[in-house]
Amino acid sequence: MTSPGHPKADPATEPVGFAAHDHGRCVATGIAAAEARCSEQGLQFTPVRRKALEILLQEHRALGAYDVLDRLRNAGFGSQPPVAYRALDFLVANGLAHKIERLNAFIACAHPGTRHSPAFMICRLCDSVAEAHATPTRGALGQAAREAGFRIERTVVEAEGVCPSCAEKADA
Amino acid sequence: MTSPGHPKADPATEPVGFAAHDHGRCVATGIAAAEARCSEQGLQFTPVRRKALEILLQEHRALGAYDVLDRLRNAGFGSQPPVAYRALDFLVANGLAHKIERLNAFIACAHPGTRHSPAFMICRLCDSVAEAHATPTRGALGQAAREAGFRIERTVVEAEGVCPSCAEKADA
DNA sequence: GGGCTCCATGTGATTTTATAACATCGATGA
DNA sequence: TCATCGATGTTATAAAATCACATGGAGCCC
Repeated sequence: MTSPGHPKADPATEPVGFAAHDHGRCVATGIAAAEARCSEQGLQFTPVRRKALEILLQEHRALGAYDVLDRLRNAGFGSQPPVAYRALDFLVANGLAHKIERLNAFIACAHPGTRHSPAFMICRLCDSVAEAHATPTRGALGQAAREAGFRIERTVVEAEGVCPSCAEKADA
Repeated sequence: MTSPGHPKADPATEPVGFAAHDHGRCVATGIAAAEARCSEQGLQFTPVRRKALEILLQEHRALGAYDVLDRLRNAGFGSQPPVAYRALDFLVANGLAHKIERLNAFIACAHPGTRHSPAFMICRLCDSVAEAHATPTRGALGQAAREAGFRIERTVVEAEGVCPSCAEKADA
Protein backbone atom coordinates (compact mmCIF):
# COMPACT_ATOMS: atom_id res chain seq x y z
CA MET A 1 0.00 0.00 0.00
CA THR A 2 1.91 2.99 1.25
CA SER A 3 5.29 2.86 -0.32
CA PRO A 4 8.07 2.56 2.24
CA GLY A 5 11.24 4.52 2.26
CA HIS A 6 9.73 7.95 2.18
CA PRO A 7 10.02 9.27 5.68
CA LYS A 8 7.85 12.24 6.38
CA ALA A 9 9.61 15.49 5.86
CA ASP A 10 10.91 17.23 8.90
CA PRO A 11 9.22 20.57 8.72
CA ALA A 12 12.08 22.28 10.46
CA THR A 13 14.65 21.32 7.85
CA GLU A 14 12.83 20.41 4.68
CA PRO A 15 12.15 22.67 1.83
CA VAL A 16 8.56 23.57 2.51
CA GLY A 17 5.88 24.98 0.36
CA PHE A 18 8.12 23.03 -2.03
CA ALA A 19 10.81 25.71 -1.85
CA ALA A 20 13.51 26.43 0.70
CA HIS A 21 12.92 29.59 2.67
CA ASP A 22 13.42 31.25 6.01
CA HIS A 23 10.70 29.59 7.95
CA GLY A 24 10.95 31.62 11.14
CA ARG A 25 10.03 34.54 9.01
CA CYS A 26 6.86 32.82 7.78
CA VAL A 27 5.59 32.63 11.30
CA ALA A 28 6.49 36.21 12.14
CA THR A 29 4.98 37.68 9.01
CA GLY A 30 1.93 35.48 9.33
CA ILE A 31 1.24 36.72 12.81
CA ALA A 32 1.96 40.30 11.85
CA ALA A 33 -0.39 40.11 8.89
CA ALA A 34 -3.08 38.64 11.11
CA GLU A 35 -2.68 41.38 13.66
CA ALA A 36 -2.91 44.00 10.96
CA ARG A 37 -5.99 42.47 9.44
CA CYS A 38 -7.75 42.05 12.74
CA SER A 39 -7.13 45.53 13.98
CA GLU A 40 -8.18 46.87 10.59
CA GLN A 41 -11.45 45.01 10.71
CA GLY A 42 -12.17 45.34 14.39
CA LEU A 43 -11.72 41.64 15.03
CA GLN A 44 -10.48 40.26 18.32
CA PHE A 45 -7.17 38.53 17.82
CA THR A 46 -7.35 36.80 21.19
CA PRO A 47 -4.70 34.57 22.76
CA VAL A 48 -6.26 31.25 21.69
CA ARG A 49 -6.73 32.48 18.18
CA ARG A 50 -3.21 33.79 18.00
CA LYS A 51 -1.81 30.59 19.40
CA ALA A 52 -3.84 28.50 16.99
CA LEU A 53 -2.49 30.50 14.08
CA GLU A 54 1.04 30.16 15.42
CA ILE A 55 0.56 26.41 15.61
CA LEU A 56 -0.55 26.28 12.01
CA LEU A 57 2.25 28.57 10.88
CA GLN A 58 4.84 26.26 12.43
CA GLU A 59 4.19 23.76 9.67
CA HIS A 60 3.78 23.78 5.98
CA ARG A 61 1.33 21.02 6.15
CA ALA A 62 -2.24 20.69 7.26
CA LEU A 63 -3.00 19.86 10.88
CA GLY A 64 -6.12 18.13 12.07
CA ALA A 65 -8.29 19.99 14.52
CA TYR A 66 -7.35 17.51 17.22
CA ASP A 67 -3.64 18.04 16.60
CA VAL A 68 -4.22 21.73 17.06
CA LEU A 69 -6.29 21.01 20.14
CA ASP A 70 -3.46 18.97 21.69
CA ARG A 71 -1.06 21.81 21.22
CA LEU A 72 -3.48 24.36 22.54
CA ARG A 73 -3.99 22.23 25.61
CA ASN A 74 -0.23 21.98 26.08
CA ALA A 75 -0.08 25.74 25.86
CA GLY A 76 -2.53 26.05 28.70
CA PHE A 77 -5.77 26.56 26.84
CA GLY A 78 -8.95 24.55 27.10
CA SER A 79 -8.89 20.90 26.25
CA GLN A 80 -12.23 20.26 24.62
CA PRO A 81 -12.84 20.09 20.86
CA PRO A 82 -14.84 23.31 20.60
CA VAL A 83 -11.78 25.24 21.75
CA ALA A 84 -9.90 24.21 18.65
CA TYR A 85 -12.84 24.33 16.28
CA ARG A 86 -13.82 27.81 17.35
CA ALA A 87 -10.35 29.18 16.93
CA LEU A 88 -9.99 27.48 13.55
CA ASP A 89 -13.40 28.67 12.43
CA PHE A 90 -12.40 32.20 13.26
CA LEU A 91 -9.17 31.92 11.31
CA VAL A 92 -10.88 30.38 8.31
CA ALA A 93 -13.76 32.84 8.35
CA ASN A 94 -11.33 35.71 8.28
CA GLY A 95 -8.98 34.41 5.65
CA LEU A 96 -6.11 33.66 8.01
CA ALA A 97 -6.27 29.91 7.49
CA HIS A 98 -7.86 27.44 5.13
CA LYS A 99 -9.44 24.08 5.52
CA ILE A 100 -8.10 21.31 3.30
CA GLU A 101 -11.28 19.35 2.67
CA ARG A 102 -9.50 16.38 1.27
CA LEU A 103 -7.62 15.94 4.54
CA ASN A 104 -10.12 17.28 7.03
CA ALA A 105 -7.31 19.47 8.21
CA PHE A 106 -6.26 23.09 8.43
CA ILE A 107 -3.36 25.18 7.21
CA ALA A 108 -2.30 28.77 7.72
CA CYS A 109 -2.99 31.02 4.78
CA ALA A 110 0.12 31.68 2.75
CA HIS A 111 -1.19 34.90 1.28
CA PRO A 112 -2.94 36.63 4.12
CA GLY A 113 -4.37 40.03 3.46
CA THR A 114 -4.99 39.49 -0.22
CA ARG A 115 -8.41 38.41 -1.39
CA HIS A 116 -8.00 35.15 -3.17
CA SER A 117 -9.44 31.79 -4.07
CA PRO A 118 -6.89 29.38 -2.77
CA ALA A 119 -5.75 26.22 -4.52
CA PHE A 120 -3.60 23.61 -2.86
CA MET A 121 -1.05 21.05 -3.89
CA ILE A 122 -0.90 18.18 -1.45
CA CYS A 123 2.00 15.73 -1.50
CA ARG A 124 0.71 12.28 -0.70
CA LEU A 125 4.19 11.12 0.35
CA CYS A 126 5.37 13.79 2.78
CA ASP A 127 2.03 15.50 3.46
CA SER A 128 3.40 18.92 2.70
CA VAL A 129 0.94 21.39 1.28
CA ALA A 130 1.60 24.41 -0.90
CA GLU A 131 -0.89 27.14 -1.61
CA ALA A 132 -1.39 28.68 -5.02
CA HIS A 133 -4.00 30.97 -6.47
CA ALA A 134 -6.97 29.62 -8.33
CA THR A 135 -8.95 31.51 -10.92
CA PRO A 136 -12.27 29.76 -10.58
CA THR A 137 -14.23 31.92 -12.96
CA ARG A 138 -11.83 31.27 -15.79
CA GLY A 139 -11.31 27.78 -17.07
CA ALA A 140 -13.68 24.95 -17.62
CA LEU A 141 -15.51 25.16 -14.32
CA GLY A 142 -16.23 28.87 -14.67
CA GLN A 143 -17.55 28.30 -18.14
CA ALA A 144 -19.74 25.41 -17.04
CA ALA A 145 -21.09 27.58 -14.24
CA ARG A 146 -21.91 30.43 -16.57
CA GLU A 147 -23.62 28.10 -19.00
CA ALA A 148 -25.64 26.47 -16.25
CA GLY A 149 -26.48 29.76 -14.58
CA PHE A 150 -24.79 28.69 -11.37
CA ARG A 151 -23.46 31.47 -9.14
CA ILE A 152 -20.14 30.47 -7.61
CA GLU A 153 -19.52 31.83 -4.14
CA ARG A 154 -16.61 29.76 -2.99
CA THR A 155 -14.39 27.09 -4.47
CA VAL A 156 -12.43 24.14 -3.20
CA VAL A 157 -9.47 23.34 -5.40
CA GLU A 158 -7.05 20.72 -4.19
CA ALA A 159 -4.52 18.74 -6.20
CA GLU A 160 -3.09 15.57 -4.80
CA GLY A 161 0.19 14.25 -6.09
CA VAL A 162 3.91 14.21 -5.49
CA CYS A 163 6.00 17.23 -4.60
CA PRO A 164 9.33 17.84 -6.31
CA SER A 165 11.44 16.79 -3.38
CA CYS A 166 9.64 13.46 -2.96
CA ALA A 167 9.76 12.85 -6.71
CA GLU A 168 13.50 13.33 -6.57
CA LYS A 169 13.86 10.85 -3.72
CA ALA A 170 11.70 8.36 -5.59
CA ASP A 171 13.89 8.62 -8.66
CA ALA A 172 17.06 8.01 -6.69
CA MET B 1 -26.40 11.22 -22.43
CA THR B 2 -29.81 12.54 -21.43
CA SER B 3 -31.18 15.12 -23.74
CA PRO B 4 -33.07 18.09 -22.30
CA GLY B 5 -36.13 19.61 -23.82
CA HIS B 6 -38.97 17.48 -22.58
CA PRO B 7 -42.22 19.31 -22.19
CA LYS B 8 -42.78 19.92 -18.52
CA ALA B 9 -45.34 18.19 -16.30
CA ASP B 10 -43.96 14.75 -16.96
CA PRO B 11 -43.65 13.33 -13.45
CA ALA B 12 -40.49 11.56 -14.47
CA THR B 13 -39.06 14.89 -15.47
CA GLU B 14 -37.70 17.19 -12.86
CA PRO B 15 -35.11 19.86 -13.05
CA VAL B 16 -32.04 18.17 -11.70
CA GLY B 17 -28.39 18.68 -12.26
CA PHE B 18 -29.76 22.17 -12.89
CA ALA B 19 -31.48 21.09 -16.10
CA ALA B 20 -34.72 19.29 -16.82
CA HIS B 21 -34.28 15.80 -18.10
CA ASP B 22 -35.76 12.33 -18.07
CA HIS B 23 -34.53 11.11 -14.75
CA GLY B 24 -35.60 7.49 -15.01
CA ARG B 25 -33.28 7.33 -17.92
CA CYS B 26 -30.36 8.59 -15.82
CA VAL B 27 -30.69 5.62 -13.56
CA ALA B 28 -31.04 3.13 -16.37
CA THR B 29 -28.11 4.46 -18.35
CA GLY B 30 -26.01 4.77 -15.22
CA ILE B 31 -26.54 1.14 -14.34
CA ALA B 32 -26.00 0.06 -17.91
CA ALA B 33 -22.74 1.98 -18.13
CA ALA B 34 -21.59 0.46 -14.89
CA GLU B 35 -22.38 -3.02 -16.09
CA ALA B 36 -20.49 -2.42 -19.29
CA ARG B 37 -17.48 -1.03 -17.51
CA CYS B 38 -17.34 -3.80 -14.96
CA SER B 39 -17.63 -6.62 -17.44
CA GLU B 40 -15.03 -4.91 -19.60
CA GLN B 41 -12.61 -4.67 -16.73
CA GLY B 42 -13.38 -7.94 -15.07
CA LEU B 43 -14.85 -6.26 -12.01
CA GLN B 44 -17.58 -7.84 -9.95
CA PHE B 45 -20.71 -5.72 -10.11
CA THR B 46 -22.31 -7.48 -7.16
CA PRO B 47 -25.80 -6.88 -5.77
CA VAL B 48 -24.72 -4.53 -2.98
CA ARG B 49 -22.60 -2.51 -5.34
CA ARG B 50 -25.36 -2.32 -7.88
CA LYS B 51 -27.87 -1.31 -5.27
CA ALA B 52 -25.55 1.33 -3.86
CA LEU B 53 -25.13 2.82 -7.31
CA GLU B 54 -28.89 2.73 -7.87
CA ILE B 55 -29.37 4.56 -4.62
CA LEU B 56 -26.96 7.28 -5.68
CA LEU B 57 -28.47 7.50 -9.14
CA GLN B 58 -31.91 8.15 -7.64
CA GLU B 59 -30.75 11.61 -6.62
CA HIS B 60 -28.87 14.45 -8.16
CA ARG B 61 -27.38 15.32 -4.88
CA ALA B 62 -24.74 13.83 -2.69
CA LEU B 63 -25.73 11.26 -0.09
CA GLY B 64 -23.81 10.61 3.09
CA ALA B 65 -22.48 7.11 3.60
CA TYR B 66 -24.95 6.55 6.42
CA ASP B 67 -27.87 7.58 4.21
CA VAL B 68 -26.76 5.00 1.72
CA LEU B 69 -26.33 2.50 4.51
CA ASP B 70 -29.92 3.05 5.67
CA ARG B 71 -31.24 2.36 2.23
CA LEU B 72 -29.06 -0.67 1.77
CA ARG B 73 -30.32 -2.02 5.05
CA ASN B 74 -33.91 -1.43 3.93
CA ALA B 75 -33.09 -3.33 0.77
CA GLY B 76 -32.01 -6.31 2.81
CA PHE B 77 -28.26 -5.85 2.86
CA GLY B 78 -25.99 -5.64 5.87
CA SER B 79 -26.56 -2.89 8.34
CA GLN B 80 -23.07 -1.95 9.50
CA PRO B 81 -21.03 0.99 8.20
CA PRO B 82 -18.43 -1.07 6.32
CA VAL B 83 -21.16 -2.40 4.08
CA ALA B 84 -21.82 1.07 2.74
CA TYR B 85 -18.23 2.25 2.79
CA ARG B 86 -17.00 -0.76 0.89
CA ALA B 87 -19.60 -0.46 -1.81
CA LEU B 88 -18.95 3.26 -2.11
CA ASP B 89 -15.20 2.74 -2.19
CA PHE B 90 -15.63 0.30 -5.02
CA LEU B 91 -17.76 2.73 -6.99
CA VAL B 92 -15.38 5.60 -6.42
CA ALA B 93 -12.29 3.55 -7.20
CA ASN B 94 -13.79 2.52 -10.50
CA GLY B 95 -15.09 5.86 -11.61
CA LEU B 96 -18.76 5.05 -11.09
CA ALA B 97 -19.21 7.53 -8.28
CA HIS B 98 -17.39 10.45 -6.74
CA LYS B 99 -16.90 11.69 -3.25
CA ILE B 100 -17.80 15.31 -2.62
CA GLU B 101 -15.15 16.23 -0.09
CA ARG B 102 -16.82 19.42 0.93
CA LEU B 103 -19.90 17.47 2.04
CA ASN B 104 -18.36 14.18 3.08
CA ALA B 105 -20.87 12.63 0.76
CA PHE B 106 -21.11 10.65 -2.44
CA ILE B 107 -22.74 11.08 -5.81
CA ALA B 108 -23.09 8.89 -8.89
CA CYS B 109 -20.80 9.79 -11.71
CA ALA B 110 -22.59 11.72 -14.42
CA HIS B 111 -20.12 10.79 -17.11
CA PRO B 112 -19.33 7.16 -16.50
CA GLY B 113 -17.05 5.45 -18.93
CA THR B 114 -15.15 8.54 -19.91
CA ARG B 115 -11.88 9.29 -18.20
CA HIS B 116 -12.25 12.65 -16.60
CA SER B 117 -11.34 14.95 -13.77
CA PRO B 118 -14.66 15.86 -12.28
CA ALA B 119 -15.65 19.28 -11.03
CA PHE B 120 -18.80 19.92 -9.05
CA MET B 121 -21.22 22.73 -8.49
CA ILE B 122 -22.95 22.44 -5.15
CA CYS B 123 -26.04 24.50 -4.39
CA ARG B 124 -25.96 25.52 -0.75
CA LEU B 125 -29.71 26.12 -0.74
CA CYS B 126 -31.16 22.94 -2.23
CA ASP B 127 -28.09 20.69 -1.97
CA SER B 128 -28.28 19.67 -5.59
CA VAL B 129 -24.98 18.87 -7.21
CA ALA B 130 -24.03 19.04 -10.87
CA GLU B 131 -20.95 17.53 -12.37
CA ALA B 132 -18.80 19.24 -14.95
CA HIS B 133 -15.40 18.52 -16.38
CA ALA B 134 -12.30 20.10 -14.98
CA THR B 135 -9.10 20.66 -16.87
CA PRO B 136 -6.66 20.67 -14.00
CA THR B 137 -3.48 20.91 -16.01
CA ARG B 138 -4.63 24.01 -17.78
CA GLY B 139 -5.36 27.12 -15.83
CA ALA B 140 -3.66 28.67 -12.86
CA LEU B 141 -3.30 25.54 -10.79
CA GLY B 142 -1.68 23.57 -13.59
CA GLN B 143 0.74 26.38 -14.19
CA ALA B 144 1.61 26.65 -10.52
CA ALA B 145 2.17 22.92 -10.41
CA ARG B 146 4.46 22.98 -13.41
CA GLU B 147 6.42 25.86 -11.98
CA ALA B 148 6.77 24.15 -8.63
CA GLY B 149 7.60 20.79 -10.14
CA PHE B 150 4.57 19.21 -8.54
CA ARG B 151 3.11 16.16 -10.24
CA ILE B 152 -0.68 16.21 -10.08
CA GLU B 153 -2.32 12.82 -9.83
CA ARG B 154 -5.81 13.70 -8.83
CA THR B 155 -7.80 16.86 -8.26
CA VAL B 156 -10.69 17.93 -6.11
CA VAL B 157 -12.63 20.80 -7.66
CA GLU B 158 -15.84 21.84 -5.98
CA ALA B 159 -17.70 25.11 -6.33
CA GLU B 160 -20.23 26.11 -3.73
CA GLY B 161 -22.92 28.60 -4.59
CA VAL B 162 -26.50 28.95 -5.75
CA CYS B 163 -28.06 27.00 -8.58
CA PRO B 164 -30.21 28.74 -11.17
CA SER B 165 -33.49 27.44 -9.82
CA CYS B 166 -32.77 28.59 -6.27
CA ALA B 167 -31.51 31.93 -7.51
CA GLU B 168 -34.83 32.39 -9.30
CA LYS B 169 -36.81 31.57 -6.19
CA ALA B 170 -34.70 34.00 -4.19
CA ASP B 171 -35.39 36.78 -6.65
CA ALA B 172 -39.11 36.25 -6.49
C1' DG C 1 -21.26 51.90 40.81
C1' DG C 2 -25.15 48.78 39.18
C1' DG C 3 -27.00 46.46 35.73
C1' DC C 4 -27.01 45.29 30.98
C1' DT C 5 -25.56 43.09 26.67
C1' DC C 6 -22.22 40.95 23.84
C1' DC C 7 -18.93 37.86 22.81
C1' DA C 8 -15.21 34.79 23.87
C1' DT C 9 -13.95 30.88 26.48
C1' DG C 10 -14.63 26.82 29.04
C1' DT C 11 -16.94 22.29 30.02
C1' DG C 12 -19.43 17.68 29.47
C1' DA C 13 -22.05 15.04 26.38
C1' DT C 14 -23.34 13.61 21.91
C1' DT C 15 -23.59 13.10 16.91
C1' DT C 16 -21.57 12.14 12.56
C1' DT C 17 -18.11 10.09 9.72
C1' DA C 18 -14.86 6.44 9.00
C1' DT C 19 -11.82 2.26 10.03
C1' DA C 20 -10.01 -1.86 12.41
C1' DA C 21 -10.28 -6.58 13.25
C1' DC C 22 -12.05 -10.81 12.52
C1' DA C 23 -15.56 -14.74 10.81
C1' DT C 24 -17.96 -16.83 6.96
C1' DC C 25 -18.92 -18.16 2.41
C1' DG C 26 -18.77 -19.13 -2.53
C1' DA C 27 -15.95 -19.25 -6.76
C1' DT C 28 -11.64 -20.55 -8.82
C1' DG C 29 -8.16 -23.46 -9.79
C1' DA C 30 -3.89 -26.45 -8.53
C1' DT D 1 -9.82 -32.19 -2.15
C1' DC D 2 -8.28 -28.32 -0.42
C1' DA D 3 -5.82 -23.84 -0.67
C1' DT D 4 -6.64 -19.25 -2.01
C1' DC D 5 -8.99 -15.10 -2.96
C1' DG D 6 -12.33 -11.70 -2.86
C1' DA D 7 -16.86 -10.30 -1.23
C1' DT D 8 -19.91 -9.85 2.59
C1' DG D 9 -21.13 -9.80 7.20
C1' DT D 10 -20.37 -8.74 12.20
C1' DT D 11 -18.65 -6.22 16.57
C1' DA D 12 -16.02 -2.68 18.24
C1' DT D 13 -13.53 1.53 18.04
C1' DA D 14 -11.39 5.69 16.20
C1' DA D 15 -11.60 10.29 14.28
C1' DA D 16 -13.98 14.48 13.21
C1' DA D 17 -17.43 17.76 14.40
C1' DT D 18 -21.27 19.79 16.94
C1' DC D 19 -24.70 20.69 20.77
C1' DA D 20 -25.99 22.69 24.99
C1' DC D 21 -25.05 25.23 28.67
C1' DA D 22 -22.14 27.87 32.36
C1' DT D 23 -18.77 31.50 33.31
C1' DG D 24 -16.45 35.71 32.88
C1' DG D 25 -14.56 39.95 31.06
C1' DA D 26 -15.23 44.36 28.07
C1' DG D 27 -18.02 48.02 26.85
C1' DC D 28 -21.90 50.85 27.60
C1' DC D 29 -25.96 53.30 29.40
C1' DC D 30 -28.23 55.11 33.29
